[in-house]
Amino acid sequence: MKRTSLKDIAKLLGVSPTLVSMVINHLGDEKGINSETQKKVWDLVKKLNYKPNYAARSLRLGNSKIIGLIIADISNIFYSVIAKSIEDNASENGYSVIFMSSEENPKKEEEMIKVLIDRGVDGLILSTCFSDRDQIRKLRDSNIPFVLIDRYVPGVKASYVLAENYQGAFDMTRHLLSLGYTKIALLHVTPSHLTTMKHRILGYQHALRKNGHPVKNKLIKEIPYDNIRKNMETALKDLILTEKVQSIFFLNNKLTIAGLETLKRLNIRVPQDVSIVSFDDIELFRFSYPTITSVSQPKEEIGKLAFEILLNQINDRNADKQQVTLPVKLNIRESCGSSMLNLFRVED
Amino acid sequence: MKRTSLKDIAKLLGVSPTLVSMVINHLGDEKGINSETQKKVWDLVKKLNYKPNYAARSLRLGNSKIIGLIIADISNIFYSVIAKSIEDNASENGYSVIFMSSEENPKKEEEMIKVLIDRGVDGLILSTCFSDRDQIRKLRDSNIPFVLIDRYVPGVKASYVLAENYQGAFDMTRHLLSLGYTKIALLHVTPSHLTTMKHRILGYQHALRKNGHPVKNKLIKEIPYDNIRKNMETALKDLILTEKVQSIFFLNNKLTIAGLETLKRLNIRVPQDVSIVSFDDIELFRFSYPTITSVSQPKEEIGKLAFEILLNQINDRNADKQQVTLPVKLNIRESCGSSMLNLFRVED
DNA sequence: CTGAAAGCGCTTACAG
DNA sequence: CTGAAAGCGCTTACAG
Repeated sequence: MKRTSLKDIAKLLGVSPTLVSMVINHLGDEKGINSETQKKVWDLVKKLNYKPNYAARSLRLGNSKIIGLIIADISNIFYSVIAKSIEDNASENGYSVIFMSSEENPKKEEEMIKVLIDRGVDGLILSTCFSDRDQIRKLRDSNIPFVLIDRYVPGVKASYVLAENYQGAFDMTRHLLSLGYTKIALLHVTPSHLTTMKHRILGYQHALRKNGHPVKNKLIKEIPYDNIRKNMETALKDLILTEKVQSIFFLNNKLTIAGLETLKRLNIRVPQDVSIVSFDDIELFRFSYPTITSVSQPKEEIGKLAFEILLNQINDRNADKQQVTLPVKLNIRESCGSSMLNLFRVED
Repeated sequence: MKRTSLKDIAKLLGVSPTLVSMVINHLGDEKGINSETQKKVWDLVKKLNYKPNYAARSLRLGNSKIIGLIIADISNIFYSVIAKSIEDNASENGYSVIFMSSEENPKKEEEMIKVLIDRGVDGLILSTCFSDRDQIRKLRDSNIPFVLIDRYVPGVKASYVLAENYQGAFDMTRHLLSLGYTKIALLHVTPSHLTTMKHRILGYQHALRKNGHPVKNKLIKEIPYDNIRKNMETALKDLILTEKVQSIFFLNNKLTIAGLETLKRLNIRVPQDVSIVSFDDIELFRFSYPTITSVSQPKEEIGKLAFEILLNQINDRNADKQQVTLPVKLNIRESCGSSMLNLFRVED
């Protein structure tokens, strides 16, 4: 059974496809089409449940009402919450979302951008892992509207929505210092050029220096994204057994989870033997033992704003690039050892 | 700058668009096209970075190489892991995935199906919340290939990929009985027609009966999906304080998390005051205090198989409907009180 | 071995 | 107030 087309409607009504098209696109009044005729068209459209063919419209108009979303991994709650928020907002505005997971692999990301552009998406939201300015410039020069989320590429003018990575890490480090810890280690993840990581590391370093503590590079460890588990044990043993650190600051939720797991396996108690804190708050941290002090990011807001900015750019190709940095929040829990009295309390 | 088209290539080479099209679609040899000519085409295609216009091809061919994915909520790890798996497999086969979150709302789901079909997706994977057979029949009659995941609609012949819900709940209940608990409550979520819930409830009931224990309806509570938190406290107070149950079986991960939160707030200790277990294992359950005994489902496998079956149906409209039920696994942890010695152990 | 022509289902500039 | 015609970029049946 063939889908009904514009032509079918026109033929049945004895009018031209032109007229039907105009009515359906709500140009009836503007084009001065008889309101009775308009009504007839609408009635038949409803009756036959006519829906315009997107492919045809897309071919003709040169847009697709689809946007592409490239993130590192949709199964990471950080991204899936953002994805949900983007999709909700996109839906409300008549857009659909194609998503892809780049696994922090620039080659993959490049390929995905190609596929999405070939598909004719109207815009792109991406949590890019590009380090090379040329890669993002190529994207910019392709003339497709796009908005970066979570990270950006320094030196390339582009719209983005980020969290206050520097401030969050600064505040968290200061909090640890205020608890009396001075030997504070930092674990971050590759690719090491990610601005999220860079800014969080800076926040940590500045908080130490501003409070009169030296930054020791030995206490800053880098863990490869695709091999977190294997490298965690070596890193933690070195930091805790050799360097005798008092605190460890994990720079994202994956690291923290792997860290928790490893610490348990090594029978190292948190916070008695070592206190830990995390960047990026997830539900698990409110239920784990101990609960994890962390910096939470406004994920829904990131998604919502990213879509709004993108939409704006789709509708106005000359719109100014917008850069937004959203505030983060410190959640003090048990893992930093601030107050053992709270051991069984849960915040609402 | 206009994208290069087939015609551009043809003109530059002094051949017809027909020829270029055939070469590009790898029909060169079949159509007996001079291999030198073929090479010339490919060279220019590479040089100009020509990519066929999806919209045009889609309009002409009547397919889109896009599939739709409708789940309850992409930000629930259960679905996001499945989504990741589907997208990975789809990508490998040249398909892209549009996702939408129905929030267990049949109206929304119906609307989303419409939008996706209007968009011309080639197939659909859905975790349907339809109770009405007519709704799913309408989908079937629309003639678009689709595969159900997680749940199905009884009485409608359709392809699906499920987990062994009955068996998982049966085994888990038997495990609780084997630990000496006999007053075992069950918490499930609306919509109550979901086959997942129904089968898990059945598994629980049969396990009780087979072991000589009565099924008490007072111990089976239903919590509305969109208002889990508010209803949890009433339900738990009733079960624990009034009914004095020894165990609670939560039928999905959302319920378990809300349950854990509420129990903490009420200062009810797990497993000392009440033991709990969950259907659907998530990472949080390995880190929570206590760790949560649960039934885990093969999420990646569900996604992978669902896509394979869908692809098969897209390629052969008359392919037989396939129904797959995948085995689940019991993860015994601390929350059921089986062995307090394991309190700080983590499985690998 | 290769090409001219039709057509997928729309929208829009133009004409009346 | 309404319609005929062109064209978006492909593919395919047909012709030679």
